[in-house]
Amino acid sequence: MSTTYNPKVIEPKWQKIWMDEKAFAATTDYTKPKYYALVEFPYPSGQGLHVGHPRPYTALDIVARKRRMQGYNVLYPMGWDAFGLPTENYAIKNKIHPRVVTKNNVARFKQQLQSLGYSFDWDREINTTDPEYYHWTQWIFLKLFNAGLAYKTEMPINWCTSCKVGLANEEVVNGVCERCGSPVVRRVKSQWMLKITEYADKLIDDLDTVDYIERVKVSQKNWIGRSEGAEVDFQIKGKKETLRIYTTRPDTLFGVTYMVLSPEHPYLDQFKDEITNMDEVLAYREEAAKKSDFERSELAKEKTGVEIKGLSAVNPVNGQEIPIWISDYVLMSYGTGAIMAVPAHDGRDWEFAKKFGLPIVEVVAGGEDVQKEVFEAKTGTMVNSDFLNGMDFDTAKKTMIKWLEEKGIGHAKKNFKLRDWVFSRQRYWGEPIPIVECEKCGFVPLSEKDLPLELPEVESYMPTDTGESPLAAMTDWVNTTCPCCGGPAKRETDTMPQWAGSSWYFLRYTDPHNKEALASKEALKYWLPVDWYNGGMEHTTLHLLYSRFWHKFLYDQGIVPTPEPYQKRTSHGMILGSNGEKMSKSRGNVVNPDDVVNEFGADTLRTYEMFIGAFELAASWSEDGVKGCRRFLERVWKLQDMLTEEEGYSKNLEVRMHQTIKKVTGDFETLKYNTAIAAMMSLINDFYKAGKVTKGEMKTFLSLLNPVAPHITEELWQIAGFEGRIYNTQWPAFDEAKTVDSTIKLVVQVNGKTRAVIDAPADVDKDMAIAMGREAAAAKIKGDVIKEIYVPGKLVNFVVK
RNA sequence: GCGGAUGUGGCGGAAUGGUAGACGCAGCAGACUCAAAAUCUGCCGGUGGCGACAUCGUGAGGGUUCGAGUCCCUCCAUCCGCACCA
Repeated sequence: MSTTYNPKVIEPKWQKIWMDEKAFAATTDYTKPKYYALVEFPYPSGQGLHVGHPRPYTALDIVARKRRMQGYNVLYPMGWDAFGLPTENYAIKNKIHPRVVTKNNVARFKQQLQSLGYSFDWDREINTTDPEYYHWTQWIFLKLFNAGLAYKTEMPINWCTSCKVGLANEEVVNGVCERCGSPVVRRVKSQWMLKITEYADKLIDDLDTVDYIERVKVSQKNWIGRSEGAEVDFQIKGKKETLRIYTTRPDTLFGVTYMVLSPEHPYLDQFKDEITNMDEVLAYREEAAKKSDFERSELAKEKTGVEIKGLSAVNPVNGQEIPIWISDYVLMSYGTGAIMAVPAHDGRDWEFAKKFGLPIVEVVAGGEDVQKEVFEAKTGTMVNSDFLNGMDFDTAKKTMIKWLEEKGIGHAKKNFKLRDWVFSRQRYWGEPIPIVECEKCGFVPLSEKDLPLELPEVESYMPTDTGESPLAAMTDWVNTTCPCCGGPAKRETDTMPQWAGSSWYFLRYTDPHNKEALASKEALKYWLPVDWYNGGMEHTTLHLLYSRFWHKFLYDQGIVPTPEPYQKRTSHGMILGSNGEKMSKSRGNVVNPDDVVNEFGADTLRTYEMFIGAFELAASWSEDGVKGCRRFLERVWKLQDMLTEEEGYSKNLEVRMHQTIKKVTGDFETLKYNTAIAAMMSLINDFYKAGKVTKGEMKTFLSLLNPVAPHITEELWQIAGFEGRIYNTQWPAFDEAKTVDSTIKLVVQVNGKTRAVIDAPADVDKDMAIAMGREAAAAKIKGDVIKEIYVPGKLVNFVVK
């Protein structure tokens, strides 16, 4: 009789054995086929691990373990994305150095992850706050700077009033700070910027070369927001200056009835002497300036604006004089800050024209009356448009662009919603930016040999209301000499944002202890690209986009061998509380993974999180569900009492065995962990019905389950006296021919309704099936059979009139 | 407004256009037990019928098909992004 299943004993036992045997170390034998599986490294927060973490980690642990059993050299690493605000805030509040806070949090996280039995290669653990690591973060920054992709500029930034720090656009959500929820205001500050816009085209186009789930591709494309149109110069009447606008609809130029400038457009000042209602215009501009961008769009249900009197424009296609307005529905930050308005074919222009009684001229036929309803579709035929008349959208657009280019008054132009990346943070706990400002030489990069530029010890990490980083108070550190001329210079006191360290961490894992380079050429060539990267949807337009950008830059610099970092990207759904709401302390629905491991064991937690539902969808926690998985593992445990001496599979279970291997093998690849586990539950029910399990069945079953529940399967493998360790046995093979039963269930339908299910030989032919079906459903076939449908091996359907 | 997703028993969820509800949870019954728990076995969408069975049933309404949860059209609801991007 078996002992009790006791995960508290067997789980630590096997974790220690794996560690001692270096079971999951990726080797440097670059002749073996490789597999690089990656999950997003966590931010080691003070709260410790959340039950959300194990979902993706277990999913790719399954893939990694399976790949090892299939003979691959697998890299499945883990590390810490440890710079960041919460640590700094905690340090300020409790007067503990952020380094110490980080060290403690990392220790806790690591212990928690290890208690879950992940097959991470801990020899390759990295930490973004380690100077040996950020040495190379800074090195990449220097490369970016030297390539002209990092620049400092005065610009209005999103300033979080509580964190006292500048935020990237991506970090502002609904006008408040993504992290703390405090209001975000505009502040003009000199900021380091990275020219991610330089890579906008490639970041979109190369999505076609990678295997990302569709919604990730779609959101990246939308975020980058490429649009293709034209810039057109409109003459200002009676002046030599022209007004440049951007439009995606140059085909509708004949329908322009007015122009609109953004309230911040420089022409307002430039032509202030000509504008006869300047008071009104300035008042409007002031009103607009008061609103934040957020309010401006939020409150913009009703269009507002003021006509600029004394100034007008000339439509280059027909010489018509048209009025110029200002309105805050035109943004200075996009295109040229000025638009041509075509109210007949643009919803916003239409609303504006209706409100202010401006003319609406139809130039694309195909809609309803444009005086009553806007027609925006890119279908229909051009009318009222001189040389464009009769053309469709595409032809008209091309023809017009060509015409504009020939006349020298316009040209094709692409625009993006994507903005450059604000790369400065006025904070202590981040990577120092390795730049000094010299009175004579301007911004001078440190030389590579002076890296890493270590974060100095400061007395206070308190951010300041002036917007200076706490580093600014460290005059000894700030005052330095210029690497270029040797004269007096000041160090940059802003630090990098949290996204810096995570933009390249997957490269470091390939060669984490290299002191000469961020990683060796050989390691990069062998391991890249990452074969499978799983992470949260919330990182789609932040981390994922940033890291693709850095990688593409490094590729152009000849540092990495692939144009894309990740071959495949998937995303997991959130784990919600048992009430279906997001877990949070205030809702009181938080589940601590440590408690689950304590009460049920790591294998149960792993199994449950994989069984909980479709991997990509959110799922609610259920204590009863956890118990069910524990019960399943108890049944697995007791298989040892049913084990016979027979090798191979029992005759009656042979097909089931092959079917299950096929199902599990396939489902582990397609994120369908829940159905894979269901198949294994079914199989174990069959063993119980049979009252026994053969050695062959046991070996296969344990091997299939091992990636999900590694401890119990390893223990049972040992108890059964099977050779070696299960982690390095071979993944079970199936024989396609043996996945098919010798008899089939033949469905007999009459008019599409199932009337009988009969056993038939698997190789039943059409005539035989029809004959059998007729007999089985004879009572239901009332009338003439006008048609017989036969689906081989599946069903017969009699169509009766 | 635009984009993406989701909608199936009491619950979580399964179903290459071919028996809807696999697997699990909860529930019910039986076995074991002095008893309970645990475990094992069986039942488990609604309605009607003792029953074989009949009939309805995958958010709503149409359509295609011998056959639709699945494909097409029109809606509705919920969730998540983006949001005056010209």
